[in-house]
Amino acid sequence: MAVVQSVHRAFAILRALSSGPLGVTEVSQRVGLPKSTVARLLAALDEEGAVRQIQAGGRYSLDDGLLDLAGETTGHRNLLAVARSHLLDLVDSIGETSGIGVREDREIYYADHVEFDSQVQIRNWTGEHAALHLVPSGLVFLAHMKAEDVDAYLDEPLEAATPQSEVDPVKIRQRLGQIRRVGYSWVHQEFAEGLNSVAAPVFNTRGDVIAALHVHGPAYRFPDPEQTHDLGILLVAACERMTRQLG
Amino acid sequence: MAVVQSVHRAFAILRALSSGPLGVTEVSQRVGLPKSTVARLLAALDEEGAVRQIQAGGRYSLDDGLLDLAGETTGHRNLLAVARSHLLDLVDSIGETSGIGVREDREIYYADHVEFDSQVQIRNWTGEHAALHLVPSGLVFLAHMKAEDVDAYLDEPLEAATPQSEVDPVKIRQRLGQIRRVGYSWVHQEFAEGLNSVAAPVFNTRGDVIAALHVHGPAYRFPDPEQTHDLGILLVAACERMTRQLG
DNA sequence: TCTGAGTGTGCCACATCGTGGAACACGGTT
DNA sequence: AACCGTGTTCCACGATGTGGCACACTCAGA
Repeated sequence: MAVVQSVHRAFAILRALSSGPLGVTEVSQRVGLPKSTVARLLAALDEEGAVRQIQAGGRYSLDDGLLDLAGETTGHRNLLAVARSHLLDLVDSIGETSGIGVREDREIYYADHVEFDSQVQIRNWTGEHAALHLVPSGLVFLAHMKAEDVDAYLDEPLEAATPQSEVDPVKIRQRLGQIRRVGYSWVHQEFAEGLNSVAAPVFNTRGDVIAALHVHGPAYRFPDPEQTHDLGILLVAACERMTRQLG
Repeated sequence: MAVVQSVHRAFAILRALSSGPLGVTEVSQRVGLPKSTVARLLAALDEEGAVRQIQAGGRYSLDDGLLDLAGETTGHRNLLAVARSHLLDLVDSIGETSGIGVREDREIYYADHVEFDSQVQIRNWTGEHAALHLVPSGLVFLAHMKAEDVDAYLDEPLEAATPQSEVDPVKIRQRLGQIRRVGYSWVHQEFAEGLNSVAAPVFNTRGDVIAALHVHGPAYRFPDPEQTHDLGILLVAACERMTRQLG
């Protein structure tokens, strides 16, 4: 497939400017394009907020538009970088695969994970989405959501994923109350047959839930029924440490 | 001037992806373009490292390419943000315009300034360049540069800017030794007639000079000859505080 | 296993859009 | 006033980007 020449040229100009402000003629010389071509591409980048002219008729520099675009990526990467060590700790202490999810509207998006045992195949969820009510990370978000937002979520039809899926709004509300009390959330084979999972919330300095860490494993060995509370507390503790680190 | 449609389309796609990973069809729907057009633009952005496909035949997300471009901007802005309060302090304590310069090859680039007195017109140097040997910020960089890099700089022809400009490499070397001893650098009307300036270095954690703060004023009132040392120490102290803040 | 749906990919005729040479306006210097 | 070098604008032209369409692939359901 032919590539889009103008996009490559625009990026060449952005790279030239990443070393500092330059005039049209200077950029033209560095990227090997006629001045009128460079001027037109700079005008387009200016409209997108990626560059700005320092003064009328003068040099151009990179502007905040790129930061605005990259900002989501930066914040996201910082979150994942911080989470990594906590996910590793959870794998070490619990002995099952761990992961981190963030909310995207009515779904959890699994952003990263640390595997425990690649000999026994556990599906890699990173990159996947799941409806909030079907997974413990999602329930954790719902449990700390504004009442009106919870109402809005539960007013929409809730699909089941397995015969065990809980889709009754009344029972879900009760469940959310319990999650708020104990601090963690368990889901047993409600999202996928043979899969159990526990999650807890990571807060920001304002008290909003920004992510959830979870551990999941095959139902035949996870969890030991005598350990569900202790495992939940391990998740809560890991999330509290991560919350403090981010604060 | 007609704008470059492809560049605007590429940015529309990047904005769509800033909310999270999306497939070609999803991006197509959000930006209102045919799938083949979106696919081709995504391929171009992929080649630039701005986006990446999460898995073969799957969804796209923003990638580090934007961060790499914006990174220079971020680092630069952090430096200027930190510098601001120190420049304000210098203006308060010295009563002349202050500024910050960073090195670009053989030149100082004046990145920001804080004005003291806009009633008396002092030229705004922000956005300008000056040869290292002509200004105190540049001499500060030279003073802390590797000997071989100083040799390379002094081996090139040195232009004068005023009759007072020092361009004799032997005398410049002597001067650099003195700057290292006292920690600051004075320049009297060597860059511009009627303009005097003093600068000191800001270091990073490795001991490299990353910026220089300076104060400049009109020669008729700045500096008081009895105060040149004390003023230099003020610059050094401000730079030491900034160095600690950045560490 | 087969079928259908929806995805991302690749092809190609077409014409729109991006190109780049040239002229212009402007500011600074001599 | 003349010159130089800058950024800006115009426009003829054809190369490139477009978008419709077919295809390959994957997944879910029967």
